[in-house]
Amino acid sequence: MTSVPPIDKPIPSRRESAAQDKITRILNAALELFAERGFHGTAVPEVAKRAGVGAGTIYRYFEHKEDLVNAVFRSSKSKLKSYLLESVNLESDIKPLFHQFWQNLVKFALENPIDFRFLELQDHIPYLDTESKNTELEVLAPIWVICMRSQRQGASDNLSAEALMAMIWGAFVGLMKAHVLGYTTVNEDTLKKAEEICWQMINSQVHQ
Amino acid sequence: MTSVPPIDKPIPSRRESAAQDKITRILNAALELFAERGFHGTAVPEVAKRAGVGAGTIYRYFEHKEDLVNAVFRSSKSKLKSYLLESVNLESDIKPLFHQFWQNLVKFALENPIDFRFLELQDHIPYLDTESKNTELEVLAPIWVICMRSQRQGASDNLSAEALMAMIWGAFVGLMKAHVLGYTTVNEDTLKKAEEICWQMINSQVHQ
DNA sequence: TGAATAAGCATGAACATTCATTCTTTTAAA
DNA sequence: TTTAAAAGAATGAATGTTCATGCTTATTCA
Repeated sequence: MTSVPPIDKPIPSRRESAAQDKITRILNAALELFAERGFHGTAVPEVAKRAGVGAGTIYRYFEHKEDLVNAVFRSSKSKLKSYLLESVNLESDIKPLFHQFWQNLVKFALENPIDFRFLELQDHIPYLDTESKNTELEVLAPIWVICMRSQRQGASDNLSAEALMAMIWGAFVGLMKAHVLGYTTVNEDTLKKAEEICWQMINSQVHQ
Repeated sequence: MTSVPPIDKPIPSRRESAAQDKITRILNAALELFAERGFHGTAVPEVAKRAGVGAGTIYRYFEHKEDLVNAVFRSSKSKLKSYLLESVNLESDIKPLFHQFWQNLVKFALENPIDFRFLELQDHIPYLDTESKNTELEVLAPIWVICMRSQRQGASDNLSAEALMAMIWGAFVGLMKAHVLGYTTVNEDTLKKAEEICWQMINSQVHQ
């Protein structure tokens, strides 16, 4: 009795899985260093060293340093996206929708602090390619929907949905940053109160 | 009738004022480039070129590139400090105190967008020296006092003053960032509504 | 007062180092 | 045995920093 070979899932050869492993290690090393020192502050051979590969190996998988940072960016961004879309039903009422969004965001930031820090780095923008930039909007869909609906429900002279969204996102980022810098300690309790405050920001638009 | 020569204010020689002018031009050029491309992304000869001086001239006034960025940092930070302390009386009630703080912050960000951007870039930067890092706290005194007092007036299980402060600061930064990136337009009206929202963040601590 | 000299500053080409990228050699899978 | 991948030394461009030179300002002295 012989097993049927799978059609669309060829067993990866030893070589292929080793290559996949190398790519993963390179991306992880690059993420750590870019998050810590920024793009220009990170040398490619350093990435290689931390990944445990030769410098030349990086160039087998990534054409330039910019390719590498874009790959890291897309990886982190899609990780964020999958967290933020988890268990989200855009048809729900905005209160539970916001609660779910907040939980997802907190989970992402706590489980992936390095990705979070990397994504919040300012000096990205110039070297990101079009594809990387385009992912921005999909990621924020849940919070955008929330702000949009809160704005429509309220008075006509409300703050724009985009501005409200930016403030909520900024407040969360500010909180995490303060935590990282040691200005305050962020624990479960802090995050619950912060959620309440951010929810009030949204809710104040509905009931002025 | 001869004018009395001032004692403690010697008239700067032509040389001295030329030197002062050069330092100013170097600091301005460095600020612009660092704000735009970050520390590692900026070449010293570029700074010299934009300042209209020779590359070597920079090294007459600043020992290293790191000295330069620290000087720029201190300059921007002290500018921010003077804005934030303007017309502030720490004994006032927190509502007018917050209003004054917000106005000062808005004024600074609008009149000095490049300084604002630069200061937000330099987050947890390994190349800032101790003196640069220490200025942080004095600058935030007004908003810290506000958050501290709102926290004391309210219930005992409030969000910490530091966390609240971080969220308000973050919300403002998020708003300005969204403006710069073109996600939304920030005008006088937006800022007024944003102020109201941030005030509610504080006020919610007092009246839960 | 004004020419002559000294002192110090600014310059930018040159130097040394760092770093992205290439390439030859070595290693290992097929 | 063939072929492809990995390694890391080599390469060349970029960049922080220095330094010999020319120039400007200040001072001296006729």
